[in-house]
Amino acid sequence: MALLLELEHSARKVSAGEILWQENARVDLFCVVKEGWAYSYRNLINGSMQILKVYLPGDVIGMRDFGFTQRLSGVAMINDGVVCPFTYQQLFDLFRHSPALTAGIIAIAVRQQAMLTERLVYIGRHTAQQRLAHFLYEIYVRLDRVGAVEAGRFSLPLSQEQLGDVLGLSAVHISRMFTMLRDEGLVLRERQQLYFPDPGALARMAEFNDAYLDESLPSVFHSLAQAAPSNSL
Amino acid sequence: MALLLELEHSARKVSAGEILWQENARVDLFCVVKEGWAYSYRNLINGSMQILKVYLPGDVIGMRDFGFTQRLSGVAMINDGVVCPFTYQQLFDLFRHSPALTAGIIAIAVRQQAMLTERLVYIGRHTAQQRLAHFLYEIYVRLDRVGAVEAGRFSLPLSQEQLGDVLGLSAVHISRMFTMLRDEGLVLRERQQLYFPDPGALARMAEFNDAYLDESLPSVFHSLAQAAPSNSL
DNA sequence: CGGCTGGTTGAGTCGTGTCAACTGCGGTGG
DNA sequence: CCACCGCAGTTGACACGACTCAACCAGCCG
Repeated sequence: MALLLELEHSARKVSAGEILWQENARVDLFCVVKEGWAYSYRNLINGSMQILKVYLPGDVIGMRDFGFTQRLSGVAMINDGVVCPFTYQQLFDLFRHSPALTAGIIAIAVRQQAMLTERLVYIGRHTAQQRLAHFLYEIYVRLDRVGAVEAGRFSLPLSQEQLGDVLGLSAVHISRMFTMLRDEGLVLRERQQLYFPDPGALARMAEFNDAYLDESLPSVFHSLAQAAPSNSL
Repeated sequence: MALLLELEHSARKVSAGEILWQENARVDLFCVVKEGWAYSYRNLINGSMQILKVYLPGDVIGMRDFGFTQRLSGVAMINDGVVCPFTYQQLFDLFRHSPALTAGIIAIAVRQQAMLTERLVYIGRHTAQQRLAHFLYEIYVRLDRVGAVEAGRFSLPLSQEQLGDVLGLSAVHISRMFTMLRDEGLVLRERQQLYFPDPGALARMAEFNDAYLDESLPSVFHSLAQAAPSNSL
């Protein structure tokens, strides 16, 4: 609880396009996104970029660099927002005081990585249309969880260039895939607002399996939480 | 120490092709690979497979499923070997007794994920030749660490079909890329033995950056290890 | 009003996949 | 010991998906 309160204190406003940290920077802190979207990225020698992960409100940024001395990827804001940084030391304190929360933190980090792993699968083995559909559907599910989907509509502040960098495709091809998805009646779009007329059909087309987004914890975690006197997640 | 000794007790022989667990199986244990190679994989609807990670002796298998109730990927042995399973409960005991080892375990899991993330980058943005070169070079570095490279030569027990499943390419194209690499004098191969005449050139061609394989821990970890009376990693 | 950024569309190229035939090797059984 | 089978790898022909380049369009902001 103390940690959560501390977090609120350190809240910081950030603006669209702002770089939270660069590749190769020293690793000293992590962030919780409170408002706005962010993404982590890698710049390549040939000038192209690979976006690794898109962070929505509630996500923790930087866990991927835990235990490294250098950042393996940069992080930038997509739109204006608020982040709450916290330090290594705070995390270590947590480890010392609550095995239950430790397990919870790890579970969160693992879940984030599961999304990356899933993308590896569909980037490696699916068509461009499926990749885009899969990514859109994932965002839809994640937004729905934090209550950011209203009547099936949600907003996607990513440019098609950025979508291409997420999915390993060219911006031009993203545009083409959007028109295909529209022609097939799977994805409607006006400005940054998206709407899926038939979410089920979209999920099937993308071969979407939501197991990797499952948020329930195995029963062992609950007994652990009871063993130590602290809040479960 | 007690945990490490327990591990030795549970050592189990496994044979080539043996499935350690299937996708969707219940998550109950993890494994340390003592001998042999293993890989984790996902089977797709269209019949193809994506290999997620190749495990070498010393690697921990299954951390990616930590906190999930179902396995997100299956794991199979590539050749004969020995694995040492351990349970959730043993891991929790560790969390309770040593914050330092907890941080170390997380660091190990994060490093494994870093390899997956790196592959996402080069599968998304590199050519087939670079992908193969990058993967081979990574294996080379990892094998070198555990002393499995002799005079620059090492063995690669993966079939070209499996290499294709790792890199999101067809087996036929893997074969072509091998001949290209040979013609360019970058990779020599006879049976399962590989040799790089000019490792530096290969690394440059693959745009290989070894930051993600860095094994050193930031200084904060060492002070943590001293704070609690237990072995550092 | 003009420039800039993001998106759309078309034409042509190139990388990778697919299918198929063929080779070489290792293991197995007669 | 040899004949056979089967699997892994190689090579070629062809198809197709995605990229590049370029022109064009639509908002948005100065």
